[in-house]
Amino acid sequence: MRRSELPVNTVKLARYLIGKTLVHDTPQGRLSGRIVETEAYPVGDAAAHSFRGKTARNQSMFLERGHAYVYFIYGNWHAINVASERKDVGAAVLLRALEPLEGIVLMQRHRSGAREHDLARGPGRLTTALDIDRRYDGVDLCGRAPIWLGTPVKPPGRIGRSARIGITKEAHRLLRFFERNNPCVSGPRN
DNA sequence: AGTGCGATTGACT
DNA sequence: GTCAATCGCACTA
Repeated sequence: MRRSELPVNTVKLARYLIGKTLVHDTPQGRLSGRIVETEAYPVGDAAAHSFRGKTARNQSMFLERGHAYVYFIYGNWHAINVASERKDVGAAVLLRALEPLEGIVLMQRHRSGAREHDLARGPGRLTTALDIDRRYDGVDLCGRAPIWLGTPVKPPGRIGRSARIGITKEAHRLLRFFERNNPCVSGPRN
């Protein structure tokens, strides 16, 4: 997906990414899925990692939109975000869930045989299924990295909007987007 | 140098 | 539905 197609606005990008694909070409084969759940972490949001400025950990949030910000959380898992504004502006969209498309058998190997709709349902599960970690922090998802954003295989259904999951600051803001009634979505689905 | 907590998950009741 | 594990990071001193 070309960078020029991506809205230069964090909340719009979060909505825009629903229905697009995330692809990882590994030596064992291609892993891909439809993005069915996202969350926006815009400029000025106290829940965003970038809120207190750039650090070694969050510097990828300050790259041009379309770059990956991958971080490690709860001592066990990774989460992948898409930087969402112009260079030097810190904001991102968290990818929370995928509907698996290609490489399902390989994903099941990464996820100890979970059922298909559970393979990438949740940010930690998504990165485990697609074998994504800090190696990919800062890569360009609109470039030639083995991970990239692809065009939709089918148009998204109705898109729902809600409060974000698992945060305490700015908890009232409706910055979570999801494809309604899709079983691969974590948390509320309508 | 020490501390508190988090954009979660899987095991268990 | 409930709950503990787990450790990197940012903040305080």
